[in-house]
Amino acid sequence: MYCLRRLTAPPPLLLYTLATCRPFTSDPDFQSQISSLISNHKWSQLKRIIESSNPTDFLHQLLNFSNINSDLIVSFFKWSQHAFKVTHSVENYTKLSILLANDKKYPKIRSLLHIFVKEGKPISISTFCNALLNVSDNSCANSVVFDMLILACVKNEMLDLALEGFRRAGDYGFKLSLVSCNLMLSALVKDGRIGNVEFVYKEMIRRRIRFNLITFNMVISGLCKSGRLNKAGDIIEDMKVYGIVPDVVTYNSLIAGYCKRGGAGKMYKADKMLKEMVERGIYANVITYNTLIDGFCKDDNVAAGVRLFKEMKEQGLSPDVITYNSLINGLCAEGKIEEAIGLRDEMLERGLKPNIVTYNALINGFSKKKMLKEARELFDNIVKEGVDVNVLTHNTLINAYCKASKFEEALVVYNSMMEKMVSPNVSTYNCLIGGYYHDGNVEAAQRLLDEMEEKGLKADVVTYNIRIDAMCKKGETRKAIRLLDEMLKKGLNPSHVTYNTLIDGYCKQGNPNAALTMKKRMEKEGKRPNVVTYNVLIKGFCGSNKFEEANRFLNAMLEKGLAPNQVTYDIIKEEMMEKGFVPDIDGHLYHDSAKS
DNA sequence: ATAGGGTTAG
Repeated sequence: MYCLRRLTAPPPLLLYTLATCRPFTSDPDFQSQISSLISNHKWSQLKRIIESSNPTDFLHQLLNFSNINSDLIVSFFKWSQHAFKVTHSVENYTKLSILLANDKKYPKIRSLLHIFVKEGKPISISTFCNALLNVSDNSCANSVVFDMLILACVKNEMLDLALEGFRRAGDYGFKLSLVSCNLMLSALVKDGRIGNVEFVYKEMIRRRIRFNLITFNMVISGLCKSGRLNKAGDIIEDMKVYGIVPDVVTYNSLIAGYCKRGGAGKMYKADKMLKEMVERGIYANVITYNTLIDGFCKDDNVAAGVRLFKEMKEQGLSPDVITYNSLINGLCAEGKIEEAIGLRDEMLERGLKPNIVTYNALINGFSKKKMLKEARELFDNIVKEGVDVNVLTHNTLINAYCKASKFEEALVVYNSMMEKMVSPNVSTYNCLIGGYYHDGNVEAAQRLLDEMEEKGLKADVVTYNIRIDAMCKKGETRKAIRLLDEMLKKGLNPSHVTYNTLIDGYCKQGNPNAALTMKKRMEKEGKRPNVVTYNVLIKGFCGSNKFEEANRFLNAMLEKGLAPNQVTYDIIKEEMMEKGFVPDIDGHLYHDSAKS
């Protein structure tokens, strides 16, 4: 075959091979010449030799050399890719991989397959496996190579491919390694693909693939992140069956799960987890405490957060920046800016450097207390200190100025972003647009909307919520509805706020029945009414003097297990009790006819 | 290879 080709188109190779009439690739002299060209990086000479043929064929020949160092083939491989922009065939990839596997050069296989997955043609698992089985019957080496292919898929975020490989490994007699499975689980968890996480986990158990504590922790963390705390509990039971003992990480995931989940008593359960782990002799660490402290602070219970903060210090644990940031955030949300500043000073004393998150929280804290001067001072100071202020920092300050209708100042901050090469995002515009609407400056708001679109920034749900709110406030509910339809058409998912704003709009217009229709639409589109929805409806019906109906909403809300909040109580106090409604012990109202 | 922190709309 080689002789034939030489007859039709004599390549420069002739120089090397004319003397002997054997096919050139099996000529040891030729092979050693090529080897030395590669090892001495004589690429230009090599290029001349290859140009008449093609690099993939040449690689194929190299792979058949009787006596060549696999490292040299890898060098050639990489160079040829670069020099010819060539995509090598699956066969060549598998052949080279097996060659490397036999030499136990595992990192090289890893990088080779990484390139294969990342830069090659779209691959299919079956093509790869068949090629692999064609070039080698060493089932051990095959399995290793296949495992590395799956790993490469995971690392290149080709999770569907990795999953297909996972599913079909058995068909080809391959076994995946524990590390690959764990890494796949990790990637699936990170992507929030919890269904796949559960599938892989079940299959690992069924197929008796090896698993370890990390496997379980990963699955538990995934389940907790998606709010499936009960299922996470089932996994803990599985662990017992397999004699694997939970550790801090397991418990930290569970605690984080409870903290993030809504509903009453969630922090009680999170705290119970802490007690349970201590009872089992597992020591809580900084992350455990940070998670709980943050959870309590977000649950409007900074006091509990501070208690845990003291407790962790007593345990000899050193709070870190995250601990302080959580507390500072919590305090700022409560308006306790002085205490927040006190904590900032404490961190400095302890040699902890506040970071951008700390500063954003403090600037936000000042803003909430309308201490704009202090907010600005802090901002200017950290800029002077060289802290990398980010979009969020700017947005926080811009928002503060907008809420105070100080648009000139807001624009100064906005313009200073450009100088610092910080790009405004949708939120930046949302703050400004919301501010202008609030101020009644519809033209300025519209101008910014246009500017935003010009910059290629797409309006998000919040942008629409702001616009819908503005329309409702102007009494133009019809336009507001048109915006709702527009966002649905754009594929944006209206939020609770969207519907609540519209319901509020109808109520304020004195049209509570339209509000009720909107509530139904909200439910039809898959959003469950929340406390705000009910607050708005209760207030709306009260406003139309329909107190019995308002009371029915209150009862409906309680029946659904939604806890009333301060706003609810204020409405009851200010609107309903005057009309003769009296609360009973469960919070239900009944009509006291004696009073009315 | 697994666990924790920030804004804007109600």
